[in-house]
Amino acid sequence: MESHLARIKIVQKINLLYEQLLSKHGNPSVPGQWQLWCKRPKSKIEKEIIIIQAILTQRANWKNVEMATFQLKQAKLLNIQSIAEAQYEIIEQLIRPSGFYKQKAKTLKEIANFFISGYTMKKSEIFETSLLRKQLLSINGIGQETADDILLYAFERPIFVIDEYTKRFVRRHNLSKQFSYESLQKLFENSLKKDYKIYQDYHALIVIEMKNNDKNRHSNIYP
DNA sequence: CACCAGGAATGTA
DNA sequence: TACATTCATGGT
Repeated sequence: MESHLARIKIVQKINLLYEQLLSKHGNPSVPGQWQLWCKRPKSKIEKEIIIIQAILTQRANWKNVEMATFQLKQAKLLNIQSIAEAQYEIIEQLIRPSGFYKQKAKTLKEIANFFISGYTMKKSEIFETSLLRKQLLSINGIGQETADDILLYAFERPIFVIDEYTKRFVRRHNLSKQFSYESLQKLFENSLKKDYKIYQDYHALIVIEMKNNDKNRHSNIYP
């Protein structure tokens, strides 16, 4: 049981940390890894690429995700329609650099079929966020983080993404004692203005910051 | 050569 | 609920 005052202080801290990260690293929508994901507004094809990359990036180094993305693009399969039509084996070989290629190929096919069979990208736009999330989660190979990546970055819904970097960020700044996905998601969503633009940039900045922290960890006491 | 990277599903206790 | 294991590649 934490006091009301303690909660207010955490809220302020989370907002302050955002400002600090922003001034330290700048806006993530400029050149760099997050250029596409944080771009606003996005075209239809850009949203499709993000959906594809959200699958590819599962437990994978981003460099390898870029390699897989590049190969899909070369094969003209970097879009939902083409993936729905392509054979598993073709996709498997193209995305191989991102690892877990058999599982990811199946997931890509499933989500591609989901978005073209009755649920076009356009129709998805009017779906209730919680309903869309449930439908994404029902697809094999899509868990909470990937579903939320898609909701936040492709469909621009105000859903905060929780990943390993975010958990370490919370631990590092002592923002919570609970680390379940739901509790951390509530922590950020209840502390910030409900604005998908802030959620997008904040999550990107956390990843940038924590990666940066990894690089020069020599006098680091954090996990 | 060992270990890790922007997870998820499944099984166990 | 909380862990352990499996899936698999390319980097360091």
